Amino acid sequence: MFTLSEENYLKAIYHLELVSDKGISTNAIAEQLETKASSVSDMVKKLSDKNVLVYKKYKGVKLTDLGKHTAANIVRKHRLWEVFLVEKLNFSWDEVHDVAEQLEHIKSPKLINQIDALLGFPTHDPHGDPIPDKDGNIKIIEKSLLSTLSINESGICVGVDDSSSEFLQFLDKKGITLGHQIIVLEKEDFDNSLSIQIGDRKMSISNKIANNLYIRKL
Amino acid sequence: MFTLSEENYLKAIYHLELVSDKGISTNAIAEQLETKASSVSDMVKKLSDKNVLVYKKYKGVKLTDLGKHTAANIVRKHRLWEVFLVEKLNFSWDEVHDVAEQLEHIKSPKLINQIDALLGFPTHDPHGDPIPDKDGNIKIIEKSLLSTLSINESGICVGVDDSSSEFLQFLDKKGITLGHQIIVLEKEDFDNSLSIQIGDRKMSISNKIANNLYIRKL
DNA sequence: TCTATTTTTTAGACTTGTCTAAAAATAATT
DNA sequence: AATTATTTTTAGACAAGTCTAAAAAATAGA
Repeated sequence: MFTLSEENYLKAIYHLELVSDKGISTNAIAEQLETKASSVSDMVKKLSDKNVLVYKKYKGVKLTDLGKHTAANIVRKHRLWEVFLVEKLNFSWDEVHDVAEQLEHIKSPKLINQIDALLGFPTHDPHGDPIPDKDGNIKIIEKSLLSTLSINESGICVGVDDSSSEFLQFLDKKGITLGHQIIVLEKEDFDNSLSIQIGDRKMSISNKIANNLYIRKL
Repeated sequence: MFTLSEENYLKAIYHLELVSDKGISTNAIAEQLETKASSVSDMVKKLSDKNVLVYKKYKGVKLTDLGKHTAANIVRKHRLWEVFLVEKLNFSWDEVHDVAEQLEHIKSPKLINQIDALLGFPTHDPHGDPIPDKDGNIKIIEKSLLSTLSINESGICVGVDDSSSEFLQFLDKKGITLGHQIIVLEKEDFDNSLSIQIGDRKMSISNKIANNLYIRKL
């Protein structure tokens, strides 16, 4: 069994490995967890003793299969709880993260399996992120940042990169929702802003927004 | 805000105050929490500093209004989660305690209010214990131990004293469920066992059982 | 290659919550 | 009332997790 702190380290390293594939550095972990490198050094030794990661001094860490499995399970719980909060308890997608951050540490296999069933075995959370299955596997769908589409290309809005409440609330205000189709009408060289059509509405969005919206191309 | 440990102390003291009404002794708290009196002494000082209880050395403790309110809120969360687990996730009443023990510490007023609404604002948990309202008030219903009923008295089964899974599973096996009407047919002087009628079934139950079942007399 | 910079680790300290053992206060008994 | 027994508190220690400051290793630059 793992402590709350250990679980948070595992989750952080898991997320870092999804992007970087080589050994995860002490500093990277410290930054992710908003803690100090010295604390990371200490914790990484403990986790190594528990066989969830391999640690060689000055060489960064790598999760073992056990570590990946454990971390994926925490992520699974986090995302299932997010779906639950939105679908069953009328939370909006910008309110769920902090609560899910607490709920993901609840230890009860039956609980999470029943939540999963109650929700009809969802595959993605409210932000479009995939939910690992019981074995820790995730189905990766091919997605591109909206900013990478060319003129006249279109796709379905499937996720966000930044899931801060500010950004999510901004999308709500603009009426941009996961599942909507988006067509790129024009790209402005000057500031890299885009003209897009979403449903029957046309609007202009900044490059910053386009860099944080994931699209599945059609 | 309170730590997990502080919340557990508050809950324990709250429960003890419901039975004893005078200052709660260090030893009583230690026993309730399965810890040592010295640990209780330490913690009680911290809680006193946080104004949730009044502590005078060697004189035991008493919750302040803030303390009662805080504790009642934890109990409220515990019991609402129990109802949720039974009503929405097909847990049986002997499985809910340990999970609720974790869930009660989740900090999100919106979460618990939505759970409350989803459940239709229940007033009692699956074991018949009352759920405190948002202000910490509980509606006490008049209940008696089955063992105190006389022959030919009857009542509705409304709660259990011992809510260990062994006892609850025993009741399941016997088909004794909250809400059922029970009539006392006979009392055996020899071993204090009872003959009862529950629905159209007659059965004999031991004194130990009768001492753990609460009845609202009719 | 040799210094300078950055990264990582170690050493020592602090907090929270716990424990054991001993001291102090209270309660019980003769 | 004096002594014994019990309860409670204090003192000191320990583990987990964190921090700062200093040392060691790795990396980068000249």
